[in-house]
Amino acid sequence: MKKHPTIYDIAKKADTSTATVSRVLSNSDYPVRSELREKIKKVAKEVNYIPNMIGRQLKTNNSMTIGVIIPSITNPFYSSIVLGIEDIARSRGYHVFLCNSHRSPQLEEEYLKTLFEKQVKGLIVSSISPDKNLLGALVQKDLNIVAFDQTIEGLNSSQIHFDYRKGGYMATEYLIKKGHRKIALISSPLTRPSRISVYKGYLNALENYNIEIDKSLIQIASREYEEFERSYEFRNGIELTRNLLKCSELPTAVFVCNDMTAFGVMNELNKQGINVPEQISVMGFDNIEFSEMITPPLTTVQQPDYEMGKLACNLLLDQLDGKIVENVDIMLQPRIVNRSSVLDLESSLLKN
Amino acid sequence: MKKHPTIYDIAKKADTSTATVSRVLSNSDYPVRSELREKIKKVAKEVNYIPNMIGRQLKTNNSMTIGVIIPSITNPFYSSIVLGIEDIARSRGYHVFLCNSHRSPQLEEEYLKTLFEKQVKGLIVSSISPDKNLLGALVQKDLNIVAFDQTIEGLNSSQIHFDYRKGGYMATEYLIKKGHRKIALISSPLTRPSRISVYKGYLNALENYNIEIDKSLIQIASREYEEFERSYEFRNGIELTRNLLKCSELPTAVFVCNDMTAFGVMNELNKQGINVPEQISVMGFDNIEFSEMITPPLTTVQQPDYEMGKLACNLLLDQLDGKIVENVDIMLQPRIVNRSSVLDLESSLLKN
DNA sequence: CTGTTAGCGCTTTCAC
DNA sequence: GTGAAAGCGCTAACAG
Repeated sequence: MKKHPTIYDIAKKADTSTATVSRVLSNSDYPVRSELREKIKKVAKEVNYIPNMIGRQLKTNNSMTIGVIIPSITNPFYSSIVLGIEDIARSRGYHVFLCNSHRSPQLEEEYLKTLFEKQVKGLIVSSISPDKNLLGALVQKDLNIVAFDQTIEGLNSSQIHFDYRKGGYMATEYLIKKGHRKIALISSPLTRPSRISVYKGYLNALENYNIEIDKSLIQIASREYEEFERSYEFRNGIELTRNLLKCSELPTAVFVCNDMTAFGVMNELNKQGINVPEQISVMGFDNIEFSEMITPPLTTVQQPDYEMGKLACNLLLDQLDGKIVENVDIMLQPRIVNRSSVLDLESSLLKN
Repeated sequence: MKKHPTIYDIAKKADTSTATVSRVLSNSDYPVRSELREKIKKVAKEVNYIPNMIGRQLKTNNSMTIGVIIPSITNPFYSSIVLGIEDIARSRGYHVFLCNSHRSPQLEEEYLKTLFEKQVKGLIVSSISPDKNLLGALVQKDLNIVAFDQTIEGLNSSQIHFDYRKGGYMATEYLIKKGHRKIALISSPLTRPSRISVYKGYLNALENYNIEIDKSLIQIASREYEEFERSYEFRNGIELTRNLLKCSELPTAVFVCNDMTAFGVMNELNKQGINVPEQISVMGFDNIEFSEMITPPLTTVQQPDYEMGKLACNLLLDQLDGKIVENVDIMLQPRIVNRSSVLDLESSLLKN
């Protein structure tokens, strides 16, 4: 395994100094006689020179790499976000370290530490850790952070919020306007701000339209994710639907806290011979890519995942590049995606 | 923005040399008096020392990071693989650069170059580029490569193969054994070895069971992915199904080259009022996570994505760590996942 | 056991 | 315009 040529080798061959070689090969705008410039380029090509960025990095203290920490890339919501992040990073000359925390605070902490050791200057994080101390300490050091999904109060960082409450409200209101009054809620445990907000939105809408809240229609999972657990949400949807169907009075619609769980709901309804949307309507939340692929296509609330990733990354890199100095907080807005899993009770009554 | 403490600072404070500090802080097994060792550790903690891996890297020429190049993380098949890769990498002290090539040879090439510049010593690649020169050149240099999914003939690297032909054969045979004779094929264009193999498996099975090949039942997309295109496969499934249904004689079963496309097929069948599996059975390929979530759950051929990622990464790191010297080729085996999208014609005939 | 020292490959003063 | 030289933070001979 031969050593790779360095600027020193090139300097020797081109009869010049490493300084000059560096100047032309690193695209510096420093003046170099064009003749010499060409000669250096020629030699570099001849020896098949590939710059060693580690050298530059050590000198300039600028790694041109960022880190992304998410629960699991296997979740399509996060994979879209990561795609958005990576597309922007690449186009701006950065690389990204992908880190799956598996919802483990220990893993998250380990990543935080090792990424920092590797001189990552920026981080985009959906944090799961309840302990913000480490994150805070790193921010003090030299690290720019953009938080999304699970935003972090009191952290000195930019944040991309999503109006979960409004999303929950809009979804519920949508069902109400379609003539539904008995609207169930199926949700993952209320252990995170985002979920609590969606829940609040649901309650707010019911109140606002003077619909009495029926607790038997509210099914909230008691068991949280196990770390490393897969397809938890789908199974959650199945389980909670079973519970819901035990109620004496069935709802005409159910609002589900996310699309994956909604898949479980629809799956179980189907298994029990209940037609969606004819007998029970289903409303999702997230609008992951698969929502339009299932039967019937899922009516849901759009969370702009890919765009969110792009936004987060542009924000971070603007900070790293010094284009932005202050932190910014952005609140993204929900939007209803109208498909076929919700029945319009009003118009269907007219028909019958 | 204060400069971070270095081993030099620690050496000064602990009244010793950088060499000794390095020895204890980098967990070298070099003997250091335990008293001094403790003192150094204490000082390090006091000043909140975080090692700068770039320094180490430049010296040791070992970056402890690998690169992964895939078409798009948004495809659940790849996201499972990446999860497997990353889980292993982390557990063995490595980080991973995630690169989405969007099926663009230019992007792939750009990544190859920049990853190498960043001193990545290992790469796991699902290559799209028809030009293996660059990849080959890098292998000559100092780079270990593990190829999967799209394996690369004549490249000096380890490869993880999957027996696509056998998978195609097994799927078709499965349908035949369930009593199907008119078995359609819906496939993405035959522009890659993997797809051609699946196609061959289909043909082989039909031949083997003396079933005449009916060209009108074979629907192969003519249009290839556009770079950056999303949900191409789903739409492909819809389109090809429409074509298929124009045939005079309908098949009793259709074998689809991958699950995503199968979702499109089922979607369109449903739209046209054709029941799956009662009227037409559907057989997928890949077994992505969502296959079990749709209605009816998809019978399909399992490609062990997550395990494949783990395997690929362990292989690569074994090479990097010098545990393996020669290249290895591994052939993974398909397995049928029995769910509900295929009708057993034999037993259903008995019933009627 | 411990410290001195020479770099790893690169950029960047500073002097010419 | 160009080059000599220092040094980014770390490790690893080597000498003691």
